[in-house]
Amino acid sequence: MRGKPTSLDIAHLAGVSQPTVSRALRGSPMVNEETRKRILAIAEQLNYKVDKNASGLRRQHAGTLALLLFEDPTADESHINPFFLPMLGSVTRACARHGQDLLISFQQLSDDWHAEYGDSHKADGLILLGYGDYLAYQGKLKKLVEQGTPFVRWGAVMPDQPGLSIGCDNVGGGRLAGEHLAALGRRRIAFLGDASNHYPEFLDRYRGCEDALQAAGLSLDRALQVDAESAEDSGYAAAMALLERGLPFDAVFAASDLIAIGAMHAFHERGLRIPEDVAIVGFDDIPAARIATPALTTVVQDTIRAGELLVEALVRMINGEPVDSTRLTTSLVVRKSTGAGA
Amino acid sequence: MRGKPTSLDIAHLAGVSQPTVSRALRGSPMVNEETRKRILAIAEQLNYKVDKNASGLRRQHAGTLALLLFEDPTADESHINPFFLPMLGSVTRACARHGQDLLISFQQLSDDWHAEYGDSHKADGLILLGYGDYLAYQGKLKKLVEQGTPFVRWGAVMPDQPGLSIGCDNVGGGRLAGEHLAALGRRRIAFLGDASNHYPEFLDRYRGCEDALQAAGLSLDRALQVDAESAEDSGYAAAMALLERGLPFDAVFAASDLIAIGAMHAFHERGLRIPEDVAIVGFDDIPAARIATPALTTVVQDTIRAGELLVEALVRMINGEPVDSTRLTTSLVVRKSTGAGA
DNA sequence: CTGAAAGCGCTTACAG
DNA sequence: CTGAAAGCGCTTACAG
Repeated sequence: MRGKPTSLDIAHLAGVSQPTVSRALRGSPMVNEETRKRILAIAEQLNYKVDKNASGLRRQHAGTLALLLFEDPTADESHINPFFLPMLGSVTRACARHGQDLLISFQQLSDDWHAEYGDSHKADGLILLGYGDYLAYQGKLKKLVEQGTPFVRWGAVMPDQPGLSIGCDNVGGGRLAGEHLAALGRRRIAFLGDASNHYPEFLDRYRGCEDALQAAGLSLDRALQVDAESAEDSGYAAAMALLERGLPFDAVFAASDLIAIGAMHAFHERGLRIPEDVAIVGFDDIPAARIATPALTTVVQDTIRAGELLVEALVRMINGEPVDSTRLTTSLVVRKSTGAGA
Repeated sequence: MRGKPTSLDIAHLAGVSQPTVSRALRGSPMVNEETRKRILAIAEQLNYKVDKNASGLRRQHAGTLALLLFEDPTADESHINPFFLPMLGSVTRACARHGQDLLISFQQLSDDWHAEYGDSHKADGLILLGYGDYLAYQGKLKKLVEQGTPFVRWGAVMPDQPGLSIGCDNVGGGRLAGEHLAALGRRRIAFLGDASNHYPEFLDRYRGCEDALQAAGLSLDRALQVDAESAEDSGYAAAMALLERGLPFDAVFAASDLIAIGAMHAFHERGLRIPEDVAIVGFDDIPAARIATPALTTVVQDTIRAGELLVEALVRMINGEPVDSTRLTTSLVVRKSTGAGA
């Protein structure tokens, strides 16, 4: 036998027809138990693997999911948001459990990705991860829906959104941050992050924090809000801009840990003490949050569960089963950047 | 037209035969320029994409590379070595440039991955990343070579290794660390990391450091070497074990940044000052190295270039072109953990 | 329970 | 330069 064995090779060796081999291998109930065992044994011995291309072609599907990670147009090559790493791990493992292969690709929001996958049968569905301007994104999502390409995205769950999303409860997370800072007696809280409908997740975090502060008789002063994207240098710049304004503040809620860490650099440079002068809360609990000095208090998202849900939802969608958007609960991990905790 | 358009649909519309469409789309030189343009225009308009399964089946290849990331059997779900993140990004982008799709998968060293990919035509070749016991790994690599599955791995370049590898110059990197510590006047240098042939990269780093110290009239005392894997808790435990020994030391060269950061925790806990009492050098320059307090002096590997080389080498190998193992140069970034730098 | 037949959508000799 | 034909290795009605 030369080259890779085929189902026909196995059929010859087992003394059955090729379709019977195919049935036996796929676990069809209409194959005699004896026959199946014989076939399985031979397949095992030859190290036979079903040809993915042939099977995919015949069944008109790929058995493959594609993970598209969107990056900031500004992001330099080496910086992928570390927040996505555990999620990627979780998605990968979940795919394996579901018997799906996983294709990954980095995309610019501007690319032609919406057409690339479905039509070529490279993947049966898409998992979309990544920050970026939501309004720019939305149009593409609509096209995907029109084309009938199954997809799930990680992000804020919103009414009237095209397609389905799995996200954390950003409002709830923001609320946790606000409650914590209020309970610590902080009064003038700054928000670093773009709080507009271009970044619905950040906006929800802002609103959640605002809710909590209002419930405590405080408010989130818009004059203390500075736009920032989820990147250290952006957080640094935002903190500097905040200081420039010359308004008093005693706490910062950063829309992400990367922003928070950048801001901490800025405060250190300017001689502000954390948490004495400024308490800081981040969002995401990336590995750096624990390592930073002082260690960063932050809102934790369950990225592992998120990855699993993304895959489950997509697989169900591909199978035509009903699926809903899901919001995952968040929790707060208190560390020294707010003067409490370990 | 219902469903995805096929090349036959385009043929009808263009008034040519289906094979001509195929030729035109693939840029065959034997198609009339006019005809090609007409076909391309129609294809564009219909948003036609070549069916990957059909094309792959006919051509007997996948147009896909698989990235296999090996994890410690001990590693908990959420901890992927952050060192691999930029490499993963780079591999992904390089694949896109080479027109290859990228499948990713996490594997245990013990899994049956060596048979999984080639035979099923899921991928034309494998990129292998990950630490782990090399001796356990080697057997699988040999099998891949026997099967004729094209693969490249990231790791120490060694004589007589099965297949090909791209790695950094670990000896050179270790030498940089040793020279730096010697130049700072440190005399008793500890090494944290498994320095055996189970971990050839760590062993090379150890040897490089040893070389440099000997050149400076010093030596790397084996009594100051403690085994550790590339993980924070392992580094922490190793540092504690080192302290237990009660031998004097004034510097630590950690085989990786994760080990170094774990060790720093241990030293902080025990009241040792860094760098006054112990200078520390790591390896990898992961993001946390910059964020740690004090910031960690470390040996930098060019992970971006590494990713590109891995893909290039694999693609050439698949095309039957000659390829060689490559060792990338390293550099030292000096930070406060050795009392110098910013 | 099993087999003969058709066909998924391409690519590639083979003719012309 | 173009077309008719074959075939990649499966899966799935259709018969029996």
